[in-house]
Amino acid sequence: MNNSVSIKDIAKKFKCAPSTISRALNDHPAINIETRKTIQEYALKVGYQKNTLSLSLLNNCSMTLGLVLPSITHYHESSILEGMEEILLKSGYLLNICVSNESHTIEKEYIDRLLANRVDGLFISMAQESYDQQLGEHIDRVIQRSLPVIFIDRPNHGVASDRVVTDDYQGAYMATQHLIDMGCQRIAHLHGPSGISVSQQRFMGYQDCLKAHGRQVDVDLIEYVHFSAESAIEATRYLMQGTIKPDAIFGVNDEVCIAAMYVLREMGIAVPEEVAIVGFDDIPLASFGHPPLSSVSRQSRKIGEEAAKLFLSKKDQKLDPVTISLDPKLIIRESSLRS
Amino acid sequence: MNNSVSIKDIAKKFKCAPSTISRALNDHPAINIETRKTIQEYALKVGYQKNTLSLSLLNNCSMTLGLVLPSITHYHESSILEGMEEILLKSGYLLNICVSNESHTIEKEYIDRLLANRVDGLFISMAQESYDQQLGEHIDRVIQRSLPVIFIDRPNHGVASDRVVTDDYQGAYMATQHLIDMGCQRIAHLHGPSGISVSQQRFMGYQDCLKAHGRQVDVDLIEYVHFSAESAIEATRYLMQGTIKPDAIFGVNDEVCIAAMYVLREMGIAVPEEVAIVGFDDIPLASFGHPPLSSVSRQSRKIGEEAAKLFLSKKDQKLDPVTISLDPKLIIRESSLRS
DNA sequence: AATTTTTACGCAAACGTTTGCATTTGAGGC
DNA sequence: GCCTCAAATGCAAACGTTTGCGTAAAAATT
Repeated sequence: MNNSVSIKDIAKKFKCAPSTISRALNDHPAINIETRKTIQEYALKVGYQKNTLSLSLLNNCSMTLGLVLPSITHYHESSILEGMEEILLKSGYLLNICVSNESHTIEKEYIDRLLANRVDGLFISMAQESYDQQLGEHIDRVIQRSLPVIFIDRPNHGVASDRVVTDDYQGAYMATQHLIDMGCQRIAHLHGPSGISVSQQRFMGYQDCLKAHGRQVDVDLIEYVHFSAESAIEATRYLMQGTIKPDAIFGVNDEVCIAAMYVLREMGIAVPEEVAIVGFDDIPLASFGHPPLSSVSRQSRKIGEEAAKLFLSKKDQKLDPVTISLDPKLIIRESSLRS
Repeated sequence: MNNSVSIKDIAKKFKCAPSTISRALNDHPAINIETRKTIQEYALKVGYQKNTLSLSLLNNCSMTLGLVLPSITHYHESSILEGMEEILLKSGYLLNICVSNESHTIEKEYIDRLLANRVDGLFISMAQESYDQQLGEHIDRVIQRSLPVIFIDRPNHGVASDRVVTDDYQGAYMATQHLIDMGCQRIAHLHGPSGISVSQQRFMGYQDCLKAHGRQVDVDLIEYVHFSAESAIEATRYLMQGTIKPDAIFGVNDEVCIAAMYVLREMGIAVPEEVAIVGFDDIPLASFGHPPLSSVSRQSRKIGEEAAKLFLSKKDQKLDPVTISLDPKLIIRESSLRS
C-alpha cells in the first residue's frame, strides 16, 4: 500500500547506521562529503521524503495550525484564509481547515481532533451556537494547554485573548454618518443574527451614530436577517411596507444589501434617490451592482495575514494578549450618493 | 510550554505500565473494571488527549487529507470545501487546505509538505501554471507512492486518474442552445484563461453547439478574461464596440457576466432585449442581479461530497480510476429570457 | 614513533501509543 | 496442598527521526 522509503531503508542499503543517513540528508558537517553526495543522490532517486510525523512527536511541534470557521463561502472568510496561507506558506506551516457550520457540537469535535493532532496553534471564529450560549469550555481546554489561540472576528466571552478583528463599530458608525450626511432621515438597519459580535458591534455603531445626531433608534426600522441574500428578501419587503418608510438602509453585509436593492427595484423604489444603501464587506461584486453598492471595506485578507503574523510572534515569546483591530474604510459608490 | 499529559504520565501516577493505561482508556476487555473507571476519571480530570501523531506513525495512517486549490475566494471552490468537510467530518478525517494561487512552485511546495506530513490522500485542482506547462512530475511522485489522488475540476494531463468534475461541455452546450432557442444570432463568448480545462470544455460546448446549428465560431465574438469580474470590463467594452455587435453573451462564469451586465447598462444596452446573457456557476448573487442572471449550476457542494466519498471508497479496495461527472443544470432567469 | 587532533561514523535514547506475548496473582477444583 | 484456569497486568517492540556521546580510524603534530 504505502511505498514510502525511510531512513532505515536507506541505511540498510548502504549498510550503515540511520544516523549517518540522517546527517547526510541534513548536510550535517560531520559527514564525508562523498558519502553525503552518494546518499543524497540515492535518496532523490528513490524519492525519499522525510516523515514529519516522527519529528512532530520528537520535538512536540507539528508545524500545523488549525483554522475553525463558522462557514467559508463568504468572500470575507475565504479571503482571511488566503491571507493566512500567504504568511504561513513562507513559514513552513500547514493549515487544517474546519468549518463548524455555526454548530457548537461540530466546533467541539473539530477542536478535539486538532488537539489530538497536536496543532501548534489555533485560529477560531466562534460558531453562533457556542457564542450565543456562551459555551466556551472547549476553548478553555485549549488555553489551559497553553496552546496559542487567536480569535478572528468573533472572540470568546470573558477571558482576555488574542484577537484580530475589524473595528465593526467604527465601520458602522462611518456608514451611518455617511447616510446622515447624505440627508437621510429614516435610516433602517438590516441587523445580523443576534448574539454574534459582528452583528452587535455594527448595530452599536449605527445606534451610537444616530444618537450622536440626536436621533433615536426606531425599532420599526430594524429587521433581523442572516448573512445570506435570501434572508433579506422578506425583511426588506416588510421594512418597506411598514408605517415608517425608510429613506436609507444600512445592511449588515453586502449580500443582504444586494438582495435589498433587488427588492427595491421590484417595488419600483429608486436607489439612491428614494432609498440610499450602504453595505459591509466590500465584496468584489459590490462595484458591479445596480447601482454600484457603497460598502465598508474590512481588509479581510489582511485579517488573515495579521492573525498569522500574530501567531508567529506569539510562538517564540510569551506575550500579553493583544487585540489587533483593523480600520475599516468606507467605499462610497452610487447606491448612497445623493447630490 | 506544552502542558499535555501522556499515557506515561498517567502510568507513573498509578505506578503501572503504560499498556494498562492504554487498555483502560480504550475499554479493552482484559482490564479490571474498577481500575478502568478510576483511570478514565483521572484522565478526564487532567484533560488527557490521545496523541494521534504517534498512532499515525505506528499505523501509517494519519487520518488527514490534503486539498490543493488554485484559489478559494470563489463560491464554487469554497462550496466544494464545505461539501468535502461534511463527509469527512463523519469519517474522522481532518483536511489540510493549500491555496496554490495558480502557481506551480507553490503547488509543488505544498504537495511536498503534505507528503512529508503523510496525508492519507490528496484532492487536487491543478494550478494554471502546472496545467499550462504540463508540469506533472510532482503529481507523479504522489501517484508513484500509491497515494490516493482525486482530481477536482482540473485533472492532470495524460495518465488515468480519479476525477470529479462538472460536465462543463454539456453545461456550455445547454447554455448556448438556450441562447439559440431565444433567437440570438451573434452569440459572443467570454472565454476563460486559455489552457485551463474548465475554459476549454466550456468553449468546446459553445463551439459544438453553434456548429450543430450550422453556425461557425466567429473569432471576433470571443474575448479572453480571467475568472474575475474586473477582467471582464474591458473585454465586454471591446466586444460591444467591435464590427459585429453580439446579441448574446455566454460567459465563463457568473462574475464576468455580472461585470458584463454592468458595462452594458453603462452603455445603455438592454438586457436581455438587445443582449441576452448566460453565466456559469449559479452563484448565490446571480438571482439578485439586474436583471437576474441565467446561469449553469454546477452542484459545487456535491462535487466536494462526491470527491470525499470517492476517497473513502478508494481507501479500502484498489479500484480502477473513476471519473465522476456531475450534470450541470441550466437555471433560466430574466437575463436571457426573450419572448 | 608516539602523541594529539581531526574526521567520520555507530549506538542508543527519546517522542506517545498499541499489541502480542509473557508473567503474575488469586480463585477454585481435586 | 497441589494443579489448573482465568483474570489482570507487565514487557518490549514497533513506527521514523534526531542528537549527544562514544569510538574507531586516519591525519597531523611533536
